[in-house]
Amino acid sequence: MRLSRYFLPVLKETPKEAEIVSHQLMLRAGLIRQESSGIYAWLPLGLRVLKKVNQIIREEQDRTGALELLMPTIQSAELWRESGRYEAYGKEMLRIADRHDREMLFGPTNEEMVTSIFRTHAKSYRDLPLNLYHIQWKFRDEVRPRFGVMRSREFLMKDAYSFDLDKAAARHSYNKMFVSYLRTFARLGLKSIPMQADTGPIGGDLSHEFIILADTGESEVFCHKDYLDFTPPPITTNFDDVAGLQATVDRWTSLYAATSEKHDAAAYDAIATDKRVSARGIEVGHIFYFGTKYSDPMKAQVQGPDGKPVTVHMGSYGIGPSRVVAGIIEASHDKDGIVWPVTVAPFEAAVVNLKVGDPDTDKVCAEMVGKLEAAGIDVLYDDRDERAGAKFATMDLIGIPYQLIVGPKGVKSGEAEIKVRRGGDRRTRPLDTVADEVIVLVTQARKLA
RNA sequence: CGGGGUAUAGCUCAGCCUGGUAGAGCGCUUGCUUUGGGAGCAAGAAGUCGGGAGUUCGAAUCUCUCUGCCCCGACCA
Repeated sequence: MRLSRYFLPVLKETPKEAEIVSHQLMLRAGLIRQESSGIYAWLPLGLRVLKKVNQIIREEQDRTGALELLMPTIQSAELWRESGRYEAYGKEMLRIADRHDREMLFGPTNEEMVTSIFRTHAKSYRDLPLNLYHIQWKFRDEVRPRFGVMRSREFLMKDAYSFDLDKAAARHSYNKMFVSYLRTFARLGLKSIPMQADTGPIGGDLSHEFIILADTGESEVFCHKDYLDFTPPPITTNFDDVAGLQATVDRWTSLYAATSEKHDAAAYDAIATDKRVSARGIEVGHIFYFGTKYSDPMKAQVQGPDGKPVTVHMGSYGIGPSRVVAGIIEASHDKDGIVWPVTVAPFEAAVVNLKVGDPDTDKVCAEMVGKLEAAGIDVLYDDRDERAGAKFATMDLIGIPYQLIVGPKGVKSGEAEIKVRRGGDRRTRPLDTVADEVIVLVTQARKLA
């Protein structure tokens, strides 16, 4: 992608409405634009990041056997009356009427709809277990949206819903998502810690919030320090291994970790002083087992092996990709801008032409871009007629992980420079191998996830 | 929903108190000079001063009202 032809409205100054660093940087780097309180447009660069986050989530969901579908944003009030939540949800639900004055709503979540889909089409215990998920825009009319896309009214959510014959099977479905989330957040470059959490109005008795530590987080959290050094489950994880998954979940819940709502001061005080972490955190995922809370009133049943109807056990599992983007920035930035993990970077590498119009430099840059693109790398080519300083500043602000800097002096001496965004390391390399080295760096960084 | 603030060019803001017909920096356009960490000089484009009503010879400025946005609190899978 040539930057001179791209739409990248970066800002030198920080817009005054932005309080936290992720919001400031998302505006400055041209990722988003506010359209209304708690409602944002995703600009081209921001959308690239959002799509990469979605893709990682999707791959890890699919790995567990979950199936993607897509439910609508607009739902009928009828469905919500069945579960009793139409009244219970309160003013946070955006209620609308269509031309026939039928009561509709912009979905804040999809338990009712997915349950309705399930009960219509799944009739036998042989259809279980089943996990259906989608990545769709939600709307919750928050009293006070803030912090950009961190707490917005319209936001993207991956929500998965599991259906099982009994509690034991549901527990395994829960564990699949638990382990999947650990892998997902690790691939997104985040250190997530599963914490005991309130189940809230959604109900149920088994629930974990996945928290990343950040000073600007909205939740107060307490946990054992060792969690920060835990290794995420490997790609070879067998999601059908019931005992194996349970062992992983047990390990990740063996030490103390809780949000303030579930905080047990006595248990926390039992931790060695130097192992206590009392911090603020951002909730990036939340998983629930809630049994028959919806399947019961909505009569989601299948026929069991004995021919008798069984009400299915359900769980729901959410990740907010739009919030995750902000969370990644909170966890990974410096004074110059965003430091994207390669896995979610809008472009994995950039070629920076320091003298656009100089035939030799232009030619070398074109070769570099061609080599990187041929290797399947997302490349941003800065071919703008700007000064070097402005180009460096832009690349750092938008956080491109690997920057291949080509200037006329280097071209003459047969060299170019590689700059690594994280840490700022720079190295000069011969022109004939420099692109290959960037390819290796990007490829390795992808694998680390 | 309570409390507080704010609204002037794309962005950050000054001007308002004490009414006299619109400003700066950055960004944008053009030209020249520059060219390895957000360059310099010159010329230029750009604003219904959030909307409405009122006071006044005259309103960005004073009054009333509505709206948007932000902050604190309560709220929040």
